[in-house]
Amino acid sequence: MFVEVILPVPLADTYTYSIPPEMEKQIVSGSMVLVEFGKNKHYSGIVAYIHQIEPESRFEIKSIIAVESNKPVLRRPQLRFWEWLSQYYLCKLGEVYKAVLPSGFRTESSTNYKQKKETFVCFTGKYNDNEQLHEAFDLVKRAVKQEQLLLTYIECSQILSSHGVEKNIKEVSKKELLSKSGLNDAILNSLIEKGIFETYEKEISRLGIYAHEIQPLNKLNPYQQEAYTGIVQSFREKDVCLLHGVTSAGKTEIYTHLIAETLKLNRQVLILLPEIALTAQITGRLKRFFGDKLGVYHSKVSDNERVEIWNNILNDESYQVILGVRSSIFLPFRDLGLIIVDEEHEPSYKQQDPAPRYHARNAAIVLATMHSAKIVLGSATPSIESYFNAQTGKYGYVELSKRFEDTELPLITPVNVKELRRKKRMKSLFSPLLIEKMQQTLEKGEQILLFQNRRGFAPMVTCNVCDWTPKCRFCDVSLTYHKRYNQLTCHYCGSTYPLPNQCPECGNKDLKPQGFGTEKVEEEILQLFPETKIDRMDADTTKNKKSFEEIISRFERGKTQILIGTQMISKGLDFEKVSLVGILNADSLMSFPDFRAYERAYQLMSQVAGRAGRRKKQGEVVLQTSHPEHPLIQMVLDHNYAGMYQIQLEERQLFRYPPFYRLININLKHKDENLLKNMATEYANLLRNTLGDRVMGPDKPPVSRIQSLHIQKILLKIEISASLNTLHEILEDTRSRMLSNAQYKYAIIQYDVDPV
DNA sequence: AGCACGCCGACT
DNA sequence: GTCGGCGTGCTC
Repeated sequence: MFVEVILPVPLADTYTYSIPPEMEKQIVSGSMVLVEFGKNKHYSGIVAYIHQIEPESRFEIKSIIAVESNKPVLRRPQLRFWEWLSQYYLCKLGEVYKAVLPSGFRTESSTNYKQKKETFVCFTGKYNDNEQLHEAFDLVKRAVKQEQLLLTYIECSQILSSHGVEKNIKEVSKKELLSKSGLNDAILNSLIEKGIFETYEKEISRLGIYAHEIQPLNKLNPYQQEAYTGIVQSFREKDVCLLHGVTSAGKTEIYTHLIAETLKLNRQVLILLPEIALTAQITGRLKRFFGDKLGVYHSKVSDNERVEIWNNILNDESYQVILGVRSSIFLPFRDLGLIIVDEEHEPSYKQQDPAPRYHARNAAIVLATMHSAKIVLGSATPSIESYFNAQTGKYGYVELSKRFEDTELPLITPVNVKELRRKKRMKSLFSPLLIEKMQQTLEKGEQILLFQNRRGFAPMVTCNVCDWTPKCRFCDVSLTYHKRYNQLTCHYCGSTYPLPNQCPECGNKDLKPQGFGTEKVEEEILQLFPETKIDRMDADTTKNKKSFEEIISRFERGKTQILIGTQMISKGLDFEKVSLVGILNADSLMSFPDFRAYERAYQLMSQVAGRAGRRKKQGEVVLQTSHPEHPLIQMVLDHNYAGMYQIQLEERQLFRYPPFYRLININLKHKDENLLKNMATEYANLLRNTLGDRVMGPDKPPVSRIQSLHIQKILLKIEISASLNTLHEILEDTRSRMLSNAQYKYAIIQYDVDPV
């Protein structure tokens, strides 16, 4: 008997091992097995399938060392999902395996996962009835604190109200007992020495339990009700439904009703959110309705907790609803009935590095099909792709155009900063109108959000004599200046450099920061409004786990009046008292060299603007730009999504982009720039032999060197109707032909299917 | 991708 | 003398 095993190694999809006869009965598809790979290397692998075909390979077939879990750690449909994922996104099963399983499962002999233990306190056998209890009190008569501790224990354990029936006694943890009594270890220890108490250890779950009462669902308002009915109706014919709902229209309410209906059928629900939107706010709201049925899965969940969540679902314990980020599509669901992808337009649903470079929204649609589940895509600013699918009837479409409590959409006022600068009326980053509005807002005791899509103090430093700018030693990018640490940082690889005190090229001592980031905004606000409490939220201030929640919480409680942030503040946060939003530099959003730049810019600006004005009050937005006449700006002002879509769609068709064509990027990396360039040209030509003008490039990407590796890009534009199998054969054939050239054997070749 | 093996430079 | 730098090769 042989077995195909998935290992966390990106060479082949599976590796063949033989099964020792004594293990034959224990091994099934999905089992975890320990194997040796190479000399001295041991891996936990997953059994894909068992067969009897003696492989004719150049490798010596080794045998399985041990079965680590005879109960499968995956369900069968999951393996099918992995296979689809690795085929569609052109990666190896081992890469999926690495991305999917919490590493607690993966390390040798599963020893990495540690069950959490807690110490509990109880009476020794002697003190089980009332009479003996009196004896215990006698023993502590002269020790006030010991007596107190005893009383606290009796209270916590509810031993008296349980009429001495042992199984009704509540277990009391040492932690609970000491904190409730306000006493310390020493006192407990004396009671243990007197033989009254004893302690024992117990394995406990890391997954907290929900201690509050479950609330009934909120009633839907008429618009929400209409949208809800619309979704249910569209599900009769179609599996996917796009819910296009303006910001703060109460999409979450609609979701909760759909979830509840699915749970009634004993089917599971997956709610996907972009990482940053997964705040305590949303978690808390859903916990209120679903309590212990709700599990939460995001990047800040520890690895041990991941294992527990995984097992909880695998063993059909409590979780029926999972609220999670993109990787939660891989959890071992038994029977999904509904998947909700909220903020479906968010680019963070696409995994960039490492492989598998999958798109969680698109993969979720495939997953839903495998489970015969329905799927809702929700957004105030849908992706062009999803809106197209809705327009062409592939997806159902439901619009929710009224905001909660009929609040009007925010009033957006454009400010021409180019003209103001010419007239010398700009106070550095702020237009007079923005300053005036900010003043008024603060006087009314309301809050302000300022949006600047760049962190740091200045994007770069330039010598004003010779134009020299500092660059990263490993990556081909200008460094960003951070004033707080007085240093330069590379935002690609994270390396830092001291700020040179003179220009290394010409010796000039005047190195000027150019442009501006969030840190600069913060500094200027402090000067303009010295009395005001402000906070800044970007990748720099939210590095440690807690700070993100803390900044949000301070702002929610009104401890801060102004919050400055990057796009982090645009997603899924509801703040009651924000009445003014400032977009400091709209132009920087529109100037990305990317076919999605305008779509993104529209989405970002609408989303940030949507943070202004809640609860019956129209909010205000000041939009600073050098091109107020630009059609895209006009569409943002008019909340004209459909107009933006129409123009973008025409461009996409004209220039062969999605949704009309499927894009695949082939990234080539090598240390030697010239060799790489030759290779890329050869590679593209070879592809052109079969794929013709579907092959674009090779090109040097905007950032053409990362961590000492040069990069060249080949872009493929493939008709949506083309056969993927044929394409993949062509790609793999070309790849192996290129790699067989000894010159190129150290090149890295990566595929990125449907890049964002 | 990892990891071991092997061949050269700067140190206790 | 040897510690450790990273180029090269191998993995069912």
